Amino acid sequence: MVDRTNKNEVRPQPGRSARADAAWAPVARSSTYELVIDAIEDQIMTGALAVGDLLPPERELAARLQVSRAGVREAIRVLEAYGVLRSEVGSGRGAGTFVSALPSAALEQFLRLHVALSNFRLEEVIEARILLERSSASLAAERADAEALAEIERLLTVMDDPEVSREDFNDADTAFHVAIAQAGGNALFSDMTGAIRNSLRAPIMESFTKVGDWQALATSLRAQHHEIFRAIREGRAEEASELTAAHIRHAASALPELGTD
Amino acid sequence: MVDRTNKNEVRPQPGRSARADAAWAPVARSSTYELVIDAIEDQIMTGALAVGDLLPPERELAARLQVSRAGVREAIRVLEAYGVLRSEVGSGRGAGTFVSALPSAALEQFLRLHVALSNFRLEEVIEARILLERSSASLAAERADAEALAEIERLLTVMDDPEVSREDFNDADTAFHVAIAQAGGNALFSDMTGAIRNSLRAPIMESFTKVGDWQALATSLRAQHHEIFRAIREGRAEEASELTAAHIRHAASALPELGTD
DNA sequence: ACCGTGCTGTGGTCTGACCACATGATCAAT
DNA sequence: ATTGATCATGTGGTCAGACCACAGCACGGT
Repeated sequence: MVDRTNKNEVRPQPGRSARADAAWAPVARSSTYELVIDAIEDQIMTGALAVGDLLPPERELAARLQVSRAGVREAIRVLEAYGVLRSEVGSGRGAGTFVSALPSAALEQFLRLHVALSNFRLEEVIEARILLERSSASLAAERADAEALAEIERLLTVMDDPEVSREDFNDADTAFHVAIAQAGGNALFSDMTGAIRNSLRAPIMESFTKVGDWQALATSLRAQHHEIFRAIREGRAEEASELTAAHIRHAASALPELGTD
Repeated sequence: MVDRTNKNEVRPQPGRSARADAAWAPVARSSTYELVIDAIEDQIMTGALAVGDLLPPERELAARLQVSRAGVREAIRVLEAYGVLRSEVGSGRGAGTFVSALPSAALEQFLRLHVALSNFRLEEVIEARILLERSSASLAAERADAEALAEIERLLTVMDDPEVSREDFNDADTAFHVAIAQAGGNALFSDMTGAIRNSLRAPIMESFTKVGDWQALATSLRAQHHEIFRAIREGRAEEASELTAAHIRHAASALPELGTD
């Protein structure tokens, strides 16, 4: 794994001339909680811990690793944030800290924060979305089975309801695109797709409320969705890809002030 | 077949009234550290906190939010894991907890863990890499400036050294692809590219050591790199894209047992 | 003007305690 | 024997308070 060599007294001697060798080696990271993370990560890397497995109780882990329970808890919190662990209180069966698999929630939070901090520009995120969904649509056209198609079609009918609220429409829209990505069979793509959509949910909804002719926009989006679905169902991969890209660009340009306030 | 039950997937049923989906929100988040995260996140969302800004001391934050210092620390740890905060000890200038911008390290750790847990298959990650780098190469061909081209070329010369170690070669290789992504101008792409490469660094290096005819492999990789560079420098976007895709597929297929042990 | 030395404020760590909760065993009543 | 209520237990969740290590800075002596 990361070298992350142990804490022990590597500190540079002041009189010593700085040798040019490992000049930019990230030196040793040493904090307690990182050691605990490494310990847990090692168990995961070696396969000793897999999804669903139960970790020892916090108190026992602390005792075994010779650190305080606070340190253990900070490490667990970090891995929880990555969607790798999950903690439940109580006793018996469902209680304890488990290895889990919720990458999309972690990705979503991550993206939301960094977009808010302007570490990623909105256009970059949308560009990534187009890339991902083009590919997903193409894959879905090649691989989608009947069940996946049925789910996608179900979401179409939700959006087709003339009475549907803008919020419900948006949520079904997100689910529609995620379902296509899932039908494509690449979990990383579908998780990223969902994370991108959800991380932008707030600004999108805000922008939705400002759309003047909502019915006209919804109508065009519906038509595009149906076209995409048809292309996927009929296995026209290249066309599904193109339609998706055009659809996302259309939607993005139709939404005023998306993050430009 | 990972379970991946998305607890957020409580979609509103069709026919359900719009108001009823207010229950859609996963209730209140109650744990203290999540409240602290929300508090900090709010400051970020409203723009009150931007990259570089200093947070109040942990003790003060704890007092203001009426929670224990441990709760504050757990929240900081989580945001640190996302690459959003950074803590420094000491006093005066450089000390304290700052808003930071280190998304790539967070992405890397995230991917490494989830690949190890088989939440993402290796082929999926490589598929994503091809997607990203195709696009990056294409963008770089259109946008790269002289400085970026010089950096890319410098990395080529590092790899061209016949005496270069496999490890140095691999690191320069990673830097080469990241530099192309940066030249393309999309920070999300370049961060993802670096994260994918680095998260796979250990298995790649292990696989490298097993390559029989290393010189032959290195020679072919060098030739492909030079071709890609030439296409980028001469602005042939489509060709750069194709060459990159072929290059990654070639490299992946040449490495034995990549993660299949 | 210089330098060292201690003061101060920061995050880092640990201890020990108590709370809230879900389970499962125990035990009483039927 | 079945059922139901009760309590003991073990888990994570939270807190308070203490001490440490570290880096800057003000103060003082030279």
